[in-house]
Amino acid sequence: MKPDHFEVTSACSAVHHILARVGDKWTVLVVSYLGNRSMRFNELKRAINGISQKMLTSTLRSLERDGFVTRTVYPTIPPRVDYELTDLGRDLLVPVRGLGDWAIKNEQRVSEARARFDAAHGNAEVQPGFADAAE
Amino acid sequence: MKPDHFEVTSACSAVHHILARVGDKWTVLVVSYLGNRSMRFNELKRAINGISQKMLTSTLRSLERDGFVTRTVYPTIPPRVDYELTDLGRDLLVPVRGLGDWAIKNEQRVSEARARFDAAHGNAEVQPGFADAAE
DNA sequence: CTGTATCCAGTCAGATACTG
DNA sequence: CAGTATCTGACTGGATACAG
Repeated sequence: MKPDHFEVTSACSAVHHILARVGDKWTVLVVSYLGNRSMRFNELKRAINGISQKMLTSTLRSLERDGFVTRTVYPTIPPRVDYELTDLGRDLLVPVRGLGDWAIKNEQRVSEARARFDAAHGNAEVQPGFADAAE
Repeated sequence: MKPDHFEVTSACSAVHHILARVGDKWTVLVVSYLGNRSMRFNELKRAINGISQKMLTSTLRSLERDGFVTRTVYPTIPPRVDYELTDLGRDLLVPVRGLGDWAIKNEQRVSEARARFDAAHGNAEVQPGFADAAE
């Protein structure tokens, strides 16, 4: 993690850390799947069709380091590793889902705002993945 | 944002969009300052000591595009531009603060988990104070 | 199966210079 | 004052190869 160039309070950096983790490309997806039940590495990888091994590993490691998931290794042949949300991880899911619900409820308002902005600025270019709800 | 390799619902992409915006390095800081009152460009820049002009501009533009802030230009000499949160922006502040409160409340638990993880993995570059009492 | 190591292309953020 | 343009180093994420 990069050091901040400016003075930050510990509350501020705590907030920023959580926000950055949650805003991460794969974190929420991983945590959401794990919110239902514990899963194995490749099971997770197949579920999140599109994540690379590297990214899944590093996402899982970060989550483990911050105490959001546990990693349980069964030294069998072939090896088996289970990932599961901790209490802290399940706890985190609450405010994250709050934000998620907000996003779903306000999706329309945001895409309308974007359509308005783009029209006003003559930019007809559409960002993939989020412009389909515009109307 | 890149096109998704996997099937996504529009709800999923809406959530991801909001999460990515909020997880952005400067967004929350800017929105927080604007949560108190409207501010001018350089005022904001001085307040967030460390942000570059470029990043402030692009953060503000994204926020404006998504309908979270308004940009008001007074064609005076010297020019003056006020930024202010919209209703949508103030609305967004609610779940974001929920997550922020969570981060502050659970800061200790997260840093304890990190200390534990780093200790277990031989990375001794952690802050002294509350060492692991477990085991 | 579950990773680690390496390489590489694309993107991001900061510094700097310039404009209205 | 409030930006825009450009260059560049740093970081990110993906693909591939390899190891326990």
